[in-house]
Amino acid sequence: MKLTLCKQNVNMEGKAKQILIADDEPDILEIIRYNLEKEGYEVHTAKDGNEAIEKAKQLYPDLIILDIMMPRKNGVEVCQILRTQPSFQDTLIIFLTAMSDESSQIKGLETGADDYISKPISPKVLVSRVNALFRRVTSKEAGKTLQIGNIAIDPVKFLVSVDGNEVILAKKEFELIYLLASKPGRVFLRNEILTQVWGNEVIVGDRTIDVHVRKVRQKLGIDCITTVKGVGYKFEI
Amino acid sequence: MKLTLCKQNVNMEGKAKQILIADDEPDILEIIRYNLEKEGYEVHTAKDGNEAIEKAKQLYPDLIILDIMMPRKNGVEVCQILRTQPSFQDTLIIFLTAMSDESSQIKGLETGADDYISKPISPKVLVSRVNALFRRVTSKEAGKTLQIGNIAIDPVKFLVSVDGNEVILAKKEFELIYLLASKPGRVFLRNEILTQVWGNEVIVGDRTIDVHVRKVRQKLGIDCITTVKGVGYKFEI
DNA sequence: GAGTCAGTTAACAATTAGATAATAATGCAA
DNA sequence: TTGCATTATTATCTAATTGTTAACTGACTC
Repeated sequence: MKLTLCKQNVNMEGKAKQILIADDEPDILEIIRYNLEKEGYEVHTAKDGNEAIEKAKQLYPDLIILDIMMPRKNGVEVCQILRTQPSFQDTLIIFLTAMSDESSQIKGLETGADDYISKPISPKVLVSRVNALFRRVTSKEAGKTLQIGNIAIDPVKFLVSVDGNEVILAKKEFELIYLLASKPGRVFLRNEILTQVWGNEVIVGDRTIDVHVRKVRQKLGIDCITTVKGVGYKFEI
Repeated sequence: MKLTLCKQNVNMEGKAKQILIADDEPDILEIIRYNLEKEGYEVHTAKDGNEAIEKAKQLYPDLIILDIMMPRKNGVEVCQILRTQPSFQDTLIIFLTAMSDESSQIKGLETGADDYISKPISPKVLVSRVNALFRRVTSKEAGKTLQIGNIAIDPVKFLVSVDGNEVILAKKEFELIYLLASKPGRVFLRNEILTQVWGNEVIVGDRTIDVHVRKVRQKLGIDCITTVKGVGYKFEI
């Protein structure tokens, strides 16, 4: 028998929301981890800037919390680097700053952070800020029905309609089309699709994506997924 | 089944960034190599000035680290020689200088170096300087849509449009035109094109580039690739 | 006029994705 | 719990595309 804890903070796919924290002080890392895990998030940690970037690219977390002062790339640098990549354009980023350090705060928000939290950290503040951020975004975006041309993709009802005709897709099929359609025209590398839809710890074979693409194409009846040989797939009407 | 490791320091095509180090002291060479390879860079070495020039022309690395004091052409000389060639106009160059030797430092920067690092080398400093240098450059230009006259080259959508008409290119064709168009007017040597598009371990025949150039010219319909006989190709409208 | 170098073309090889069926895993309902 | 139905993954084969080579041609240089 398997006991499942009712987790609050899960994303569309039912997976716990991933948070990556980068700070060079192990104690702070642990305090944050404890409090966020208690809330049902899945927490990963990095102890410097480079490790943060590395892990971000492995995990594609939903939120990244960056200490401003870190060895091997500070928080602002990490943020800048990640933001240059389309994959991290929409990732939430929070900075941890020393209370007094106003210039960092300003710089941080200019760099494209979504919020900042002053040290010393109060767990309560931390948790409520994180929750608030997710609420803000998820209420806007998640569960948002995508409408591209005559295709509507509704993640709430798990439904895709083509010219008003509703098509039922399986979970993976739906996640695949939802990902591609979230940025029409943009090419998603096979690798990228794998981490976004399958998760980074899952290892699946080469043909798995193809088969799912095929099923989606088949069910929808129209050709809205374009193959870019040797590169990946894109959504295009 | 293919497992791909996520490397941090890679360029658009997912290849590791190439660094060439020239120093006559094997120990220093090894220290630097170790620390940079740990960061995910691909490291090549040379033990004097002439070898450095030779390898630079074979590899077209992203960054060259030159010791000032070397037998068979010192670092400054090597830098000067390379800088006379357009192909190395934008290659990053870092000098290694003895702490006290200020005149070399000045000379180095005058000669067109992008940074210098004082000996004795601290691995931390080295790595952060190298990373910083790449950040400066790549954050500016990564994955950017190129727009030259009526031609747009969009690596995110993997599309080339001429007067708004979208043209579909194969992977190698796209990489070729993207490379050439990244510096319009500048001549790329055949050698350079080979290492940048095909990678330096791949050996292909003489006519391969021509054929690809031909296909691009054909598909785009306009003549934007100019042949410079005996030298290479350039992008030009 | 021999030699070099790139353009052209077609043929071949290698790579990559599509199709299909079989198997495994999962979920659901009786 | 069991069995059925759906979904996910893999294996294998096939088709198509893409990449490379070879052989020939033409232009230009010395």
